[in-house]
Amino acid sequence: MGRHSCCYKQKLRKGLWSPEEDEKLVKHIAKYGHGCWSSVPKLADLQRCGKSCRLRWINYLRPDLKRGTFSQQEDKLIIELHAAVGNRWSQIAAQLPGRTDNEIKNYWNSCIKKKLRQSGIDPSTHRPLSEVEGGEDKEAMASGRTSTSAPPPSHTIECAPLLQPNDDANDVVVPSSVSISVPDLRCWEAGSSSNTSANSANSSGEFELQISSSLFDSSILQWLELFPSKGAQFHFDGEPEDLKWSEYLNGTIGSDDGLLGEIKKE
DNA sequence: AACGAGTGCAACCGCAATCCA
DNA sequence: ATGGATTGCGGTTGCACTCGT
Repeated sequence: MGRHSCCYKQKLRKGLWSPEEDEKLVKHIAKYGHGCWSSVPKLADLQRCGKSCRLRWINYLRPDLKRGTFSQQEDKLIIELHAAVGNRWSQIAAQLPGRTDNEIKNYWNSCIKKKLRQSGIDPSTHRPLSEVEGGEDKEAMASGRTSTSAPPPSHTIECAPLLQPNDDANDVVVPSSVSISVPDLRCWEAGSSSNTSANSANSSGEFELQISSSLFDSSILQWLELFPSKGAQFHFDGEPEDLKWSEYLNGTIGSDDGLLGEIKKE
């Protein structure tokens, strides 16, 4: 646990990477792959810890990185995903090809927060500032990582243009709407929403989430996984279908027996 | 030109999760 | 089952740059 042991070793460089170091790392990974990160510095002749090498590769040197400014489409998607999952930057980055969690986190903190505030929206809760003024520490509430008991403040999403059905699922009959009732989530806020797909707590305290069909690809399952409940009920076009996350997330995703398969049977 | 405040970004830190002997 | 090693993640820091005075 804790800090990687290699970081205690002497003579390890810290701070900005030099072009020479970058070149060594790129050449090494191009030739051998990263394999075990802890062995990379030694094999690549770098005075860095493996953790530092990994970070440098993931956030800066990876060839598939899309650098440059974020598009409006990306902005919108980041905001929507943040509303759904909170500060789970890696989850958000997974939906934005070529972007890293670090990049999105920095962009959120430096630009999007400001934009939302200027638009009168609280960036933590995604609700009008007038509604949240004088409330508790919204920043802390938005922290998804350390607060499994304090889920994201809003869970409403709308159609995200980047999330299209997979090509290999073209023959799938997708229901026009899917809602999910998740038990034991009374602590989750079920407030009103300005978005099109509202979520609300029903009389039994279950949490219902409406998902637009345009979001219905395998990527949606990644954030469905975020729900802590072990059991939930799906409603395809209003018809109930009992399923458990665990059944889904243990190999049935994308298979004919999985969710898409279930839908296909309709 | 000099200085300080503000800003953006790369990198570090510390923790939790996971792997594996 | 256990504990050390390793990976992954989100929060935070520090530095370089820009801009206004």
